[in-house]
Amino acid sequence: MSSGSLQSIGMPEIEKNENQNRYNPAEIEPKWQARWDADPSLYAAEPHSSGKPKFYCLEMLPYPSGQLHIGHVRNYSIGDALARFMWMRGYNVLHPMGWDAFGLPAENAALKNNTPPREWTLRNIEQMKVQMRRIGLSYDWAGTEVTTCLPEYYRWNQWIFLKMVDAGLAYRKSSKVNWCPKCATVLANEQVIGGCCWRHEDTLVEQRELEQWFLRITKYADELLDDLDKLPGWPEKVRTMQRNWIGRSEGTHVAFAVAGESRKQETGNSKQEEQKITVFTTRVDTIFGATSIQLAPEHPLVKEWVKSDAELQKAVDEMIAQQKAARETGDIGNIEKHGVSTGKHAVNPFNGATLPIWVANYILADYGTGAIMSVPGHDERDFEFAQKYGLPVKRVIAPNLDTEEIGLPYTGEEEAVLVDSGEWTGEASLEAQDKMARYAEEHGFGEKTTTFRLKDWGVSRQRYWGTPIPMVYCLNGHEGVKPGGVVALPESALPVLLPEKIEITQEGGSPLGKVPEFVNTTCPVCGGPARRETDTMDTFVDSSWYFYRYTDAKNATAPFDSDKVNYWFPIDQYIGGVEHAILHLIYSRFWTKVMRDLGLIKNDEPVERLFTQGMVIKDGAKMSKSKGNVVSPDEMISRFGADAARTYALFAAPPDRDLDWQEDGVAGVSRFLARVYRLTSKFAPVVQEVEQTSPAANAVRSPADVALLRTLHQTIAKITEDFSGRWHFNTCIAAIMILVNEVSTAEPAMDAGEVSAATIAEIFHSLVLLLAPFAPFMTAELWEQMGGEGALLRQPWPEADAELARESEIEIPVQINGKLANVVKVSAESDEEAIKAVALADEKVIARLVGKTVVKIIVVKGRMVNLVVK
RNA sequence: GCCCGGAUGGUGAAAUCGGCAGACACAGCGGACUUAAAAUCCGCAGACCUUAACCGGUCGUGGGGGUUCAAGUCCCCCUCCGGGCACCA
Repeated sequence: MSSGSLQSIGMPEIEKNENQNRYNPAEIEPKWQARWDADPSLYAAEPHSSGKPKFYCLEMLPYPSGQLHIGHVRNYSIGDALARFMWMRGYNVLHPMGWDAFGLPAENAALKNNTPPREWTLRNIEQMKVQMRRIGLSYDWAGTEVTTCLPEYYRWNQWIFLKMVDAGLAYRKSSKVNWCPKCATVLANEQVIGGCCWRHEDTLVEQRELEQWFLRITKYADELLDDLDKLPGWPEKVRTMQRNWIGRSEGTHVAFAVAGESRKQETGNSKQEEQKITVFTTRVDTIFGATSIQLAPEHPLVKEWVKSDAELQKAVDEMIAQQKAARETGDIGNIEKHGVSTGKHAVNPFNGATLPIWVANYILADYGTGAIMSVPGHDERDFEFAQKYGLPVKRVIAPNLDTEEIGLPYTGEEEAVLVDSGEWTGEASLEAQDKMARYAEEHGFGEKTTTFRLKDWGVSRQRYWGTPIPMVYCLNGHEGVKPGGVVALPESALPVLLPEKIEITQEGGSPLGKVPEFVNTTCPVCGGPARRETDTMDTFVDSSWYFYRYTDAKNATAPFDSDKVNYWFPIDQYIGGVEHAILHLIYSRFWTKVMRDLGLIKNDEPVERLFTQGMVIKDGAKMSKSKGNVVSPDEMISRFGADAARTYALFAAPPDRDLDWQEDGVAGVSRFLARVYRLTSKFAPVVQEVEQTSPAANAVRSPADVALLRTLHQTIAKITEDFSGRWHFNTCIAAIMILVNEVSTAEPAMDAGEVSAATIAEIFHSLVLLLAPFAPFMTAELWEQMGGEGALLRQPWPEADAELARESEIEIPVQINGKLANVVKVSAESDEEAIKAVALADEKVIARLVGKTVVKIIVVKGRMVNLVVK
């Protein structure tokens, strides 16, 4: 019995404490929530001069729908656990939160309830903030909160937009754009998912020709692609999706002259010029195999030719109509290839061959040049088309020169050579691509080129509830600006405020256009009458840089202070759903590069490490109102407490996997927390006593002490390691459960004084700290009960003592021919010989070896023994 | 069609480096406590065979093959489920 036993420090106190041991989250949680709310410095980041290493922990900001979703609870529980852990590890942590507060739902709500969008949104924010506080999330509200629909924020959208206009990165053009009839606005390409609106998964997007503002994201296409290699902390999946989205394709432009056609240049120059069709190909090495030219139905030349060819006009119109129909039934891409001959011909500049020109429905107008050379021998699609229309199929590539026959189409290129290709015959395919492109360049009919799938980002939205675009149209015009021409507002005119009084209707056209006080203004250059731009910005603009604003949320004279951004960036850990892999996450990367080139920041990339958590599902299906399987966080909290809901969200599955929400599971976690609470609360006076008297450190430890401390330190080591890499919080919590089960089993021994007070104190002290990132309310309460001072997240994280964690004796499985024969106990230090000896001396093993010959013995130190016998 | 995940007890899952498959929970079953129930505590629990019971045995990580003393883990082929892209020249 060691000197610091329970008796010696007073059992009566423990008895007295029993009635406090019942876990009651409904009492504890509001108590601590109120205390935390009263202390804005609790979660505040420290100044850069603190000397601590920084850690920027960020979760994706929510849209303020008014209701926190269980998926948010999961997302924020992950980030919160990490932030708290990092605080306890001594980091200066920035853990901000804000609101992605512009967007259509506010307008819809306005229509439905006759509530102004601003009022509706701000009320929702208050509601959700209450919910977030109830969950105990450690956000620095006072220091960081950003609400994107307030002019204090969106004026900087306008400010950056003006800088982009100056830099030629924002421009206005007329083009075909995606139109969602439900949103009654244009969408960017990234916001069209499978032909439907990202917000309305069952609403097909239409094509409309409109004049819109675009951001020149394509200028950064190469960098956005190449820098993906510099993001090892991002999931491979997200990087792959971005790579595919950017879709860089190296190829060649080749100009084919249209045979027998010539026209006068529109400039009035009398010089005759041939009509040309420029095609884009990645396989210029196959050009001797081209047997036709295929144009998209929307190709400019087709538009010209149909004017004098009624039959062609009809065929092309049908084609366009059919494409539209196919898009609407969702099987664009599967429609049968068909085409129509234009009756015209083009000349292959490499060999002078005359090729018929067709219009085909499988040629996309907005990719490449909208025209291709058709090589049926070496392209699946061209082959299919040629078969249907009896166009010749020519073989110009083969695995080697001697190949007699080869199935066509043959699309290999890495180990292929050219045949029947004039002077290039015999060249390796890849080399020929290079040489032939150079040949085309030298002879002025082609060039190497790179095509991207990525298109410029259309940011105009024909909606009210968004950032006004800070541009006007000067009605009379002035020097350098035509009447109605566009003029950028000066910085001093910012912010362009959204008018508050507005009638929202569902009719077409931008709602702002119906507010004369907003629309009518004066030209900042000539002072004449002007109209304001009435479209607003895509809400993805807001979320493209909000995390920079967090570092300096109240700055009234600049979007942020560059020093602050340079200190905090890049974001050390960003956590959110994978659904933003190519929306928010690509726009954010683009915005970062723009701001860097504007000299506002220094970093090339916003996010060092990205984590995409899995979905929360219920009964095997994604939660949705229509399925009636939606779990309400409020209900969970009122039934089990926030600590149980949070801990369950992390316990039920590793965070990257989908999580099946089971209420019985939450109840189970709640029981576990109650057990922890009862035990810890009961022994809290012991902890307090020990920590006040600080007894001799080198007290003698009983076997019970040693066993408990061993488990404790193994648990500390496991959790500490998991937090820094794997993030399998489910096994962390399981490890704490194992510890608690063992402590619980030892309770009679602790009561009987067989465990030293010092050990009891260490165990419960550490247990509370280990659980603090997961269950902040309960651990705060217990910390107080054991006389702890200050916030738990300012306490140092427990250190694992390898010496205490070490097992003295380990169990080694002994296999015979790979099958388990018995388990033997050996000292942890035993070498291979010693383990072998113990294994061979084991009775069960001996019994099984009767009549057999041991041919080989494999011993893996500390792990197992395998006897190979005959 | 292409690219990425995934498939382990009744359920969620664990096994981090090729070394005891199923940790930790949930649900279930049995018991203690209780007048009773709830709560709590203790115990059982992959399937099958054998046995009165113990003991013992066989099979087992979606399916089939392979490498290895040893495979949930590595290699090849296939099935199913989820996600992304999809006529991108």
